Amino acid sequence: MARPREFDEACVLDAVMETFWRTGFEGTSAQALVDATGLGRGSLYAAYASKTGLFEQALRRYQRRAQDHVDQLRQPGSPLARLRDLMEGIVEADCAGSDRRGCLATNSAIEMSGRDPHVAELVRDNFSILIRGIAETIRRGQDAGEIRDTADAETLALFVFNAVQGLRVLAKTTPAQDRATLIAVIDQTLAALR
Amino acid sequence: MARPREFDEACVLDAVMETFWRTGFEGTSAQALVDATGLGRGSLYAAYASKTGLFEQALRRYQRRAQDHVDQLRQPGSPLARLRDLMEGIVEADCAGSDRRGCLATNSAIEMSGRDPHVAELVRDNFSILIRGIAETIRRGQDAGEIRDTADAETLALFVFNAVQGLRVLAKTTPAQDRATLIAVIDQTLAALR
DNA sequence: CTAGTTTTGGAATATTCGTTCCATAATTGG
DNA sequence: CCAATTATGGAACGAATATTCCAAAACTAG
Repeated sequence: MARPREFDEACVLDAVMETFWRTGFEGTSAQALVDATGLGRGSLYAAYASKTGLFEQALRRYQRRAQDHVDQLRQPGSPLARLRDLMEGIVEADCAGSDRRGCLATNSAIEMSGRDPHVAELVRDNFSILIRGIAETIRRGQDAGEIRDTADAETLALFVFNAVQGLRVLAKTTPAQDRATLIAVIDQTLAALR
Repeated sequence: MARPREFDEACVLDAVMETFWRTGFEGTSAQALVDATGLGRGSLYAAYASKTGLFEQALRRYQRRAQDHVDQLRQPGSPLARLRDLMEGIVEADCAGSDRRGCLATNSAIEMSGRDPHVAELVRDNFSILIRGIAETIRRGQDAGEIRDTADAETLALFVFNAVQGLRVLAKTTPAQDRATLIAVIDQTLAALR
């Protein structure tokens, strides 16, 4: 190796991720990525080959966020309460925040999965992390007698995860003042686990 | 009026809608719209002003589809069975079909609602149509004693609609052979209404 | 039939797109 | 300290972008 990279790869990927997250794949230009990272075009392409490569790396990096959610689920306390925290946190972030950027994996599922199988796989991986985390939490709830065991944990987990994805869609169009209606959806979803 | 339009507005808007539906707003070029409609650039811009104008008209036209779903819900028979038909039809179309284009309103909610308030409103309108249809169906189910009345129909309708939106997201990444897992989600959702 | 108006469709515009290239700078192993 | 090697960042590329323009065609009202 003759010369080391000047930039911090983690920082650069975070900036890239942030940009794709905010404006999507098609909505993000190479120029926008140059601006966001502060790197020259040449450096960016030497390191990541193409816009698609950049996107895939960013999506990989996003799995951290899914893992963060799982960690949150593992915190001590009632499993049902942990699930509620997760869902309310999502509504709060997607709906109250002025960002409205939602979830990068969800956005990518909608924008890209149909056309790019590679992206579809990365999204599936991302989804799987949270689904497994939810299943684990539900199993704990079943053991504690807090959640019914008339269906297995995996089935219930997918049911909850499905509701989470629904919330990510609805939060995009629900005015902040109507947040309460989404909380009602959370109530119904969690009640269905009892 | 000196000269009438040569093209059928409905046909043109259908072609435009189809294109935006398949490739999204940012992913669709003016050229693609020219190709899809067969019109000249000038005619297209004279009639619809801009790509955004075209998109909004297409999204308006899409409300027909929502209305079609409501009509389907109103067909005779058990309200729960009608809801199941709706949801299974969606899974079938989004997942089994090689299209994978999903729902234009859902796609637009994800891609555009955060940045374009006008689009957000059109999406909300679109959503409202189906939500009201579901609420009406649930009310029928409650009257027939088939659906619990421990929550009002509007709340339950949003819960069901939320699940539908979740399915639209999941169907994008679920391989056709795993369709059964989505049917299980439908089962859980409908069971929660009893 | 004609004058007036609108549509038509393709040429033309300036801008932006993703990507490649390259001279320069920086670093390291020998 | 001297090659050899790699990173840097901005210039340059052709293709594609959204939009505008306009001469010719087509229709209608009188």
